[in-house]
Amino acid sequence: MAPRQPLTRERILDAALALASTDGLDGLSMRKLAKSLGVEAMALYNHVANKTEILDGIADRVLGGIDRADPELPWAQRVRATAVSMYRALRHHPVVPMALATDQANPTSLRALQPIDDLLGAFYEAGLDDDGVRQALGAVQSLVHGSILLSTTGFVRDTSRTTPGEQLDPYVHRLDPDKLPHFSRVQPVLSAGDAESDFVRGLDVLIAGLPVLK
Amino acid sequence: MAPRQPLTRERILDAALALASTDGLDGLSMRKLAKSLGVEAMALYNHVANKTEILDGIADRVLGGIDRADPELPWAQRVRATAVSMYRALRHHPVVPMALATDQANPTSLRALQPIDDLLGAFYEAGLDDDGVRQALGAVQSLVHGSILLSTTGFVRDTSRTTPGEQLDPYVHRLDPDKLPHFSRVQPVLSAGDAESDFVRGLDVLIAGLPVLK
DNA sequence: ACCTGAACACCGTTCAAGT
DNA sequence: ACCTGAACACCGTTCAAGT
Repeated sequence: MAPRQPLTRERILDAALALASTDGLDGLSMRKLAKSLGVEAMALYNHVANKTEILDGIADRVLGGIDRADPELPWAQRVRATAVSMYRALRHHPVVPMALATDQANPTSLRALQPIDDLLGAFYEAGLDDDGVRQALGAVQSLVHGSILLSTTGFVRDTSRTTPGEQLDPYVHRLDPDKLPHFSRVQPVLSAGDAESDFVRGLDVLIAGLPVLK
Repeated sequence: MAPRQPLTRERILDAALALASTDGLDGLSMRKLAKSLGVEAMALYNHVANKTEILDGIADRVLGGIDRADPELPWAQRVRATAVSMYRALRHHPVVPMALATDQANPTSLRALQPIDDLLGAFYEAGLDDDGVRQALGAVQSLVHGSILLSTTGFVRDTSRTTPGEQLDPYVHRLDPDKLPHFSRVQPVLSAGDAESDFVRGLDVLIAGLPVLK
């Protein structure tokens, strides 16, 4: 809140990530962002061209913060480690996959594309051709982003997001067991699992089958 | 544009889907929606409580329009057919996965949950326990939604969305082949594939491995 | 060089008023 | 019962004005 330090692009991105983590993508407005920095909204435009540049900036930063896997690992373990690192980084800042999914961000920096390049290298090493590599990348990326994006929509609730006392899956309370018998059956354990380990289970299934794309 | 017919909830949802498909999720505003119906924005509130109800309504409708698989099929083919139908329905109305991913919609109707129930039934039939079923659902749903959401973000461009003359992957033009060697290599074929068949390839890999979750 | 105030063209939504 | 106009509290962004 304090306007102590001089305004910089980096401080703006810091504040944007902080604001988004508390108020969500919708709550990330230029006006509220400026207020959190102790400044008027228009001051931001001296450091960024527009809101898109802010969203690109936080996406670049979060994607750039993904841990790189040990290049000595065999390709399957490298895919696994990279995908898990992607999952964790994006999980911590779901505003980034949300902005990507809604075309509000489009990061292009080298560091943002680095994890993708690492995945691609592992797929080539697995012996896939260009088409197989493209398919493998799409599948792994879809699983990573999809797991994070859907974990916020109720079907699989993430306990790390659940405030104490909040009831899980409020809208699936009264299912008609005749109409949705399997949903009714699985409902008690829908919220029971750990989102990350569920993701990893699916990821391992996918990785094990990737050589089929050869 | 014509105010001929009486305003109804169904006509509002029709117009909302049409507006979203031309103007995107961002372009779907109460004011523009009303204008497309030849009415003032405030008239909408006689038929829906708020914008969220409209987003839930179109999500319900699109999810409810997913073709159900032949229940006589073996479980793997049933999963495949259901997931492909989900993909196609959502692909035609990407505003729905976008609204779901950003927590702007939360459909709860029986018809919206029916495809999920069908998937769950197939997973149980495959011999998975409750945890395995939850993991399988998360993986398949993530792959479906992720494939659609990421296909709009540039890494895999969907040719059905590309207007003639538009250049593909504009931001990946000048990659440094030293820094991103594999990205540079795959780039020429990144846009070459068909998004749906790429999705199905990944889906088949995943389905083939699902029994491992037992 | 950096920040602000006022303004413009938008939002979702409420409410009193019209028919 | 259904629709409208005006209003409120917001948006992103531009631009002239301040320091």
